[in-house]
Amino acid sequence: MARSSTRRGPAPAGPTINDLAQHLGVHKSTISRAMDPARRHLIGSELLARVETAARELGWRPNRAAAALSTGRSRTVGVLLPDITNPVFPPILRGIEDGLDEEGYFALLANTSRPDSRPGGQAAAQAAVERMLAQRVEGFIVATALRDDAWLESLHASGARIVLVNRTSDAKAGRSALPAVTSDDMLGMQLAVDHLVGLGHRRIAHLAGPAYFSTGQARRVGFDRALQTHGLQAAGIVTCGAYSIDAGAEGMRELLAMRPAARSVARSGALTAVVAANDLIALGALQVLHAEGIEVPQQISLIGHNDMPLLDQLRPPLTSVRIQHYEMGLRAARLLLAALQGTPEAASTAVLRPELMVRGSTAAAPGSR
Amino acid sequence: MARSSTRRGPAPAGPTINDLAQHLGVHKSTISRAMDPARRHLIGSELLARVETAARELGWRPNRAAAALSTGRSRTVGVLLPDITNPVFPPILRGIEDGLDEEGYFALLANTSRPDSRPGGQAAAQAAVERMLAQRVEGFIVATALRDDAWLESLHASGARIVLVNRTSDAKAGRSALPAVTSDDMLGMQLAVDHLVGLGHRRIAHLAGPAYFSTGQARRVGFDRALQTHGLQAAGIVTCGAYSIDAGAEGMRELLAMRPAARSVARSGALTAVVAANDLIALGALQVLHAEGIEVPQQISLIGHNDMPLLDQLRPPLTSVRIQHYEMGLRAARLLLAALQGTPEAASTAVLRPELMVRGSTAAAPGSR
DNA sequence: TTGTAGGCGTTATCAA
DNA sequence: TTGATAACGCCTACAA
Repeated sequence: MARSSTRRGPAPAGPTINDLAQHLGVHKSTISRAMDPARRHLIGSELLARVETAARELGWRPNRAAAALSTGRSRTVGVLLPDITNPVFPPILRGIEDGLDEEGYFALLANTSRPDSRPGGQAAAQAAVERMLAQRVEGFIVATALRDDAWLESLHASGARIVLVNRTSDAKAGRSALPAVTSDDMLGMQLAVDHLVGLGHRRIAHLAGPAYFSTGQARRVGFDRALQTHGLQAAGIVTCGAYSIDAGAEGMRELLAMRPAARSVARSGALTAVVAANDLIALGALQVLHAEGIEVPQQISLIGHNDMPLLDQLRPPLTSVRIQHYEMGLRAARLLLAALQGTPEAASTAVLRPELMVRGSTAAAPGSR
Repeated sequence: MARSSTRRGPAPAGPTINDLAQHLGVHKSTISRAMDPARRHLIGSELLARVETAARELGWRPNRAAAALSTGRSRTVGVLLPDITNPVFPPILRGIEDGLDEEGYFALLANTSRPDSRPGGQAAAQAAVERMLAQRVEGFIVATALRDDAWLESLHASGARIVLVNRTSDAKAGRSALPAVTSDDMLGMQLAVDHLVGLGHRRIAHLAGPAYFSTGQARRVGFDRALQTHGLQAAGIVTCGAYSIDAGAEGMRELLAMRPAARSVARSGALTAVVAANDLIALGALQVLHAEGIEVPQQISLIGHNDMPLLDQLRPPLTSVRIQHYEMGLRAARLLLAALQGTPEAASTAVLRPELMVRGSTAAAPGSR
């Protein structure tokens, strides 16, 4: 008799707070209080115990959907990724979820890059955000930001809570950039260049990532600055069209065309090292170098960025700048949750330290000792 | 004046259905109907147009949390993965989300394997399911099933809709197994063995996965049966303790100890090929073979399973059984959604065909031509 | 320390 | 074709 007779949903929903209240002969608001850690102390300890055992016995589970309607808080945030299939994102996502989990939040996920990459790529993201908003997510964690992302700005302007991960947007005139958790890309490039220079390299080129990503831009600038600290100049910079093996291969071909490689140690002016903006680009470069019969690291040293899985299984194992992906996701989640709790202006930005994983793809420059 | 004065939630929620109704001078039920494709036809076409433009102008978004409370349907399903960081799962998850997206559903995700793998591994899964149930998910897609999973059975028995992916549970006495979408592991092993036998191999060993996973079991059985079709017997089977590089390395060492490898083509009885239950195990085996100075594929051919990313970048590139991970996820999502729509007993199980990706880690058996 | 009343935004049922 | 009314299950004032 506990259940109202007019249930509609198809789901076999369990007992409600009313059932519990009746069962115990108390009012439902008492139950509600008993379940709220913040107000539990108002309840008589004996009653509290009864409520808890009864809840367990009846198998009552507070209905969050109902609570969400009442409080306006869904305990849910939206997460925008380009594509979880890209090895960079799983650890980020894992970090995000672990962070959200700490406060009992869930993520609603959307992969915004369609496999067929049909025109209007942002359209998928917008549709996803629309649906997430309908589900009343409390905020967004965004890994798809462009440096100049008008749509994201307007989403933010409309009052949405947003934290960016991995990629940032540029600060605009009179307005600071969105809160973000990123890796120190400048430092990453400095580590890479320091390592190469230490090995005697002086003619170092860069395969850059797309300039509309903050990572592409920052790593490129970081590369230049790092060279300057050693009094060197770039031996060539090619901007790849994407963070992909194919784009990396194409970039490497271009680089070789403008700057013949160090086939002989005697050949002055030839390239002896390449720093790629990302591991996939590095892999593409590696393929081309193989195909050209140029040996890595004997003739050319190669460094990637991200330290994605299995890099250490390659031959040669790829030296790469390791980024704290998991940590980035974790911090982003905590940052967003803090903002949602109303924590005023808790540091709205975090920059994590990368680390160079030295492996077999880098060695002393040919001709140096 | 449209907004009620006693808003509570912190989220800047937009206008409600009431605001829209007032604005248009109609009753909210009319709005509700107008937004429901199934009952839209009841609305005058002129009014319908007015509703749509007004909704757009006011920026009204139906509140799904409220709808969920009213209908009992959250348009949300729970997804249980061991760890999104394991390269097998991203494409599965992507498939799941694309499938859910087709019907406007979202996934709530949980990674159930704690990184510190503290005791009570299932505990994380149970806690996650508990929270998902509180969020009123309509069903579950589970990639963490054990062959004998009492907890999962009881979850199912309690009325939860469940579809398994990748891993299945065993059918029990008098009860059929849970709905599932898997790969044809038997066939996968047949493809692998056929390939090796065709290359002249006759002494083939298996590095099996854990027996409590359906994949470990099925691949092992499939390996044996495939050998039988060629009148052969296993040249050795070692069960690895996990699907990991380390476990694979250990398994390979064990295998070599009991069955010295084909260091010389003359040595009769020596191993000439190994089929691993999974790519990570194969990678572990590869490391040990390298360390032992045994050449792949010249002395021993090696086959993995799953065809995870970057396998083709290794030296040698690893031959592997490719599984339709994305498709598995997609089908699992559709299966679950169909069940939720009440489609009676739409085929509750799907088995997808794997494909052998032949690469450089397999070659003619030493001594054969 | 506990109860009462009203509302959160939507959908469903019944009337009109 | 549209309107009125009553849930859905929980939370929050306020009263007792």
